[in-house]
Amino acid sequence: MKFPDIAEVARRSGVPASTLRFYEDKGLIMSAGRRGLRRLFEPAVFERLALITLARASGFTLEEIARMFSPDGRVRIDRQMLSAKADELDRTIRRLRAMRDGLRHAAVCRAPSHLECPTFRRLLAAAAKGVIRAPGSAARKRRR
Amino acid sequence: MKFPDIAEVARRSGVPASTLRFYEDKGLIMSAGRRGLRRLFEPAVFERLALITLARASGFTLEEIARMFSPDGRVRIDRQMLSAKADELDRTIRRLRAMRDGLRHAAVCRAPSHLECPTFRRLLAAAAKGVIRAPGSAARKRRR
DNA sequence: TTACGACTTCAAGTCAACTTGAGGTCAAGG
DNA sequence: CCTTGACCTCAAGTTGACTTGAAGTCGTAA
Repeated sequence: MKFPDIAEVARRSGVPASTLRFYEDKGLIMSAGRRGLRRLFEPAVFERLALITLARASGFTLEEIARMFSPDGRVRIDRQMLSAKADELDRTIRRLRAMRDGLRHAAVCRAPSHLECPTFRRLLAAAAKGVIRAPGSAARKRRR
Repeated sequence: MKFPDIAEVARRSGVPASTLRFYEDKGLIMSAGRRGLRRLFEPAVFERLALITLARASGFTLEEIARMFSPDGRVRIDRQMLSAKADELDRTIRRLRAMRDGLRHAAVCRAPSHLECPTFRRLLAAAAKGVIRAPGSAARKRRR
């Protein structure tokens, strides 16, 4: 399997063929050539896809991921960006912990209404203060 | 300000008026009545919005959030569901922590290329194995 | 050599969560 | 009383990340 075709890449990476075409279209991956109409990929595409998957799972947009690669196709990771993203994940984790604790508490709380429970109210206060933001919002560009 | 109008609620909650109408449409909040055409809200709507914001920030869909309220508008006491959600969040948190550590490491790693760094490669391997999922997917229902 | 099925392209559809726009209503200040 | 501007409704548009469908091409097994 020197040069896997799209089905092989899909099978081994778990990324659907339609997504692979989509990614190629977006410049995230490149096919090494064609046999007839059919794409052939370099084996290195698996690493590339793993990196894309990792980045996506870390909250990077495809746009941002595309900027992680130089035009020549090599990885060009900006340490500053990585740190920023790690910080963002930290904030997300804190958020999720708060929510988890809130749920956990709500599940056992005997207060007549959760809204009357001090623990729950503390969480809500944090949310109301805007400490807490929707996921992805920090990474998203302001439009307009 | 016994019964704030939509502008007041928007101002004090930080949630845009268009979103408040949208939420009402989706049954996530309810207006207490109208003055002419204009909605008036109970002050309790702020708490409700805080809860919605918190849940959204934790990766819950509006659909799921809607199910967190009983038809009467109170927080539902389905302890089983709450616990399940909490467990789900725990898994997500673990995932994000791993990711954050990986990013943190990559940001300071001296390896000539991240692809040559053992720590990074370990993460990539995990990503390739499908251990890692896109954000939100943990809380989201599988379609199809 | 022919049939088949796996690939191809390109446009359009989907989904969540909103936002925007057109056209309408109406309470309050001048 | 009349204007004004903030509110209203409802439909359609937006964004990101894909998926689906129709129509076409072509490598390979029989």
